[in-house]
Amino acid sequence: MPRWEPDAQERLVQAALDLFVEQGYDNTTVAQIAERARLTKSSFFRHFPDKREVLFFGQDAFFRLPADAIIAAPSNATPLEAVAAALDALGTVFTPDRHPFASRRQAVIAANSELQEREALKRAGLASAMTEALRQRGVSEPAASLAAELGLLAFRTAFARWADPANRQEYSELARESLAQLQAANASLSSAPAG
Amino acid sequence: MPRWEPDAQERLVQAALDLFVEQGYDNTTVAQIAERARLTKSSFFRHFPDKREVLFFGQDAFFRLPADAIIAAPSNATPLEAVAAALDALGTVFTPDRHPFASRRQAVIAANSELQEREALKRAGLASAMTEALRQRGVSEPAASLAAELGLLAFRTAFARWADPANRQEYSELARESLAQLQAANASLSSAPAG
DNA sequence: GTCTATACAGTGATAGAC
DNA sequence: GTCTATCACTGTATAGAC
Repeated sequence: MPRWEPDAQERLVQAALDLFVEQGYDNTTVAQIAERARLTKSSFFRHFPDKREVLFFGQDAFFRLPADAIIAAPSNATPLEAVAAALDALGTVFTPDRHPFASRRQAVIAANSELQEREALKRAGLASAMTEALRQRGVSEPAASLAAELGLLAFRTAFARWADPANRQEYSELARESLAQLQAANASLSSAPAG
Repeated sequence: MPRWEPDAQERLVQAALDLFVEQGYDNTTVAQIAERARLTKSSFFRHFPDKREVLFFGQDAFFRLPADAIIAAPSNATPLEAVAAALDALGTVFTPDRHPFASRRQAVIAANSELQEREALKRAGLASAMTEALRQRGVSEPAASLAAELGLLAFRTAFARWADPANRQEYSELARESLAQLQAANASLSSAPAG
């Protein structure tokens, strides 16, 4: 018999999300989260550097997938094709079984600006990583940054649609759609407003 | 003779920036900032909602200029022409006399992730405002978001170059350059990597 | 209407014991 | 890995002074 219950991190994440949904992020203290996970405040901070980070558990890891996919793309792929591969790489993360968790999580983030700040920084990191990966393929600036930002915008759109509680479409499908729509829109940017 | 020294906010901003440069953001307490500005901690929080915000004083106000410029652009302007007007509108803010302040401020932000989070959120707000302004012109999604993100990327590039300590070029010139370079790069995104 | 004094809850750091 | 304990600091709230 183990000295402690296993999966302390997962318990903390679950307890935190439940409490944030029930009472709001601000009204929930770290002590409450720890208590519900049958731990103490100190243990919480051993697993997460701060209170916000409990909602971004594992994200740094899977936000490396897109950059890796860009580097792994065929050498004759265009920048946009590499970015398409990057978006596709996240399909392994946003699986249907993760949907309930993701949609509750997004609702909590949408209600709190501290959390939106953290999310904005994580996304900036994702864009940087994709830019750097494109640079490694020989794409020069500012094309690399532009392609990465375009990919990020497609990802944000696709993820927002996927995480919507009413959504039933798969992430990969939504990602392909978003990117295709952005490419089409890109052509119209130098035309008249109504066109 | 006034009962209190005038310009409490400006004194706090100056004191804060000086201390952040001298000792770092984390090592500086609100009490120290207030003391150097000949005020108290309470007064600091009367002027700024939190410690971070002292470095973003006035930004919400002048980040509304680009959106206003988009709305005010000639009705036959293309989305990209409206975005060009938006970038131009910030020329009234980034004047040469503000350069020393801006460059020290950027150095402080670059050294602290809390501050980068706040900056990322402010930029997201700028992008949202520009998107909304483009929508009002009749630009539909996702073209509006795309044009706004393109404008934001041009702005980030131009501002980073302008705020560089060694820079001597004017902001408006840098902004025009950045946007033109992005437009050129945009054409190459569907070509082979080396092209 | 701006400033000050004080008290307080909560975060996050740190050190030591099991 | 977890626990207790303590601590500096942020940020809020309140009440009063000029």
